[in-house]
Amino acid sequence: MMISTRGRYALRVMLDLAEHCNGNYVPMKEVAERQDLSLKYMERIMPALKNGGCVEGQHGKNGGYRLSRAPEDYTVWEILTLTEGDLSPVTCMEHTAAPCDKAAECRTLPLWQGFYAMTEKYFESVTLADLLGYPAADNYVI
Amino acid sequence: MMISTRGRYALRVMLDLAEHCNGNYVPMKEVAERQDLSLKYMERIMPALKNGGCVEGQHGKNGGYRLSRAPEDYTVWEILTLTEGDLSPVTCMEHTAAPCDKAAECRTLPLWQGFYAMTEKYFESVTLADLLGYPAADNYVI
DNA sequence: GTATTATCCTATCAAGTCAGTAGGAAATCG
DNA sequence: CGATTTCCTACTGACTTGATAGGATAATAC
Repeated sequence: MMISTRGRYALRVMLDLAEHCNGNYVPMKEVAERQDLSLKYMERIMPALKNGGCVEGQHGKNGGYRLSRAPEDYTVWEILTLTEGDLSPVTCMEHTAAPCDKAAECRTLPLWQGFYAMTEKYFESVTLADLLGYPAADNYVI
Repeated sequence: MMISTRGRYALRVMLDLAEHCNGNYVPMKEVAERQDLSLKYMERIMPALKNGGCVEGQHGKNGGYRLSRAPEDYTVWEILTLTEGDLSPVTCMEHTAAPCDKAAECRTLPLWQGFYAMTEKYFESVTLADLLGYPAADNYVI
């Protein structure tokens, strides 16, 4: 497993916000209820999306979150990397990993690098708007 | 992270066996030393490759493991799925997962299914022989 | 200005996974 | 037999996951 609930829930919240964007802020309480997610858990995930510039948060009454752009201007890649942190297929390629001194002669590293590049390309090619267009969404299946 | 050390080490052992196949069995002690891997840990991984038909094991003196086919007849996909068990990007798609009753209307499921299909295609397209051919191995980078 | 509503922040926790160790049983060869 | 090597089960410490708890902070309604 590569994508944890953090990334998957974030995607669902973004989809929910996209569907219920009447210009106003949408409180997470509503989203959590509609999506059947833990409010407390979502509250811990949202700051990543906010700091990443995906949503705007507003305190207090009539507050909540709203998208800062149009749905077609978000890629799945952006949302997943913000919430998951790293989509590397192997630990030795993670951002926090110490540089491997065998990298130059590693026979498998290009395999993982190629996979990572393909992953990025795939998730970059799908936008929030594409996901909203489901079930007519076969366009993003290779 | 998606591919743990199990899958990565298995790949390295398979490469080592391919390079040192003189027809005889190669003891894991030698492989572990060459590859700088824990012998005990490798002993726990090898049965999966043996039961999957990737290698033949032989007890006792002059025993060890050897490939049962030519390197070009192994795909990376085969080796990884045998040792990792499941390469699903999300838990809800794992073999052991309970069927999701929201699958029919899930907006993100096709996204994960497409990713899984792409993953399979990618790793199916690379053989052990391809990896041995490194560094002239740019052919499997998309 | 006070009550209400939300986001935001930190700490904690149970369950599970990962990477590896330990100790030995079983098989095979010389 | 004795050395070697696979094979099997149990265990362990560190880390990650998926939350929950309790409250601080900010904004609005009245």
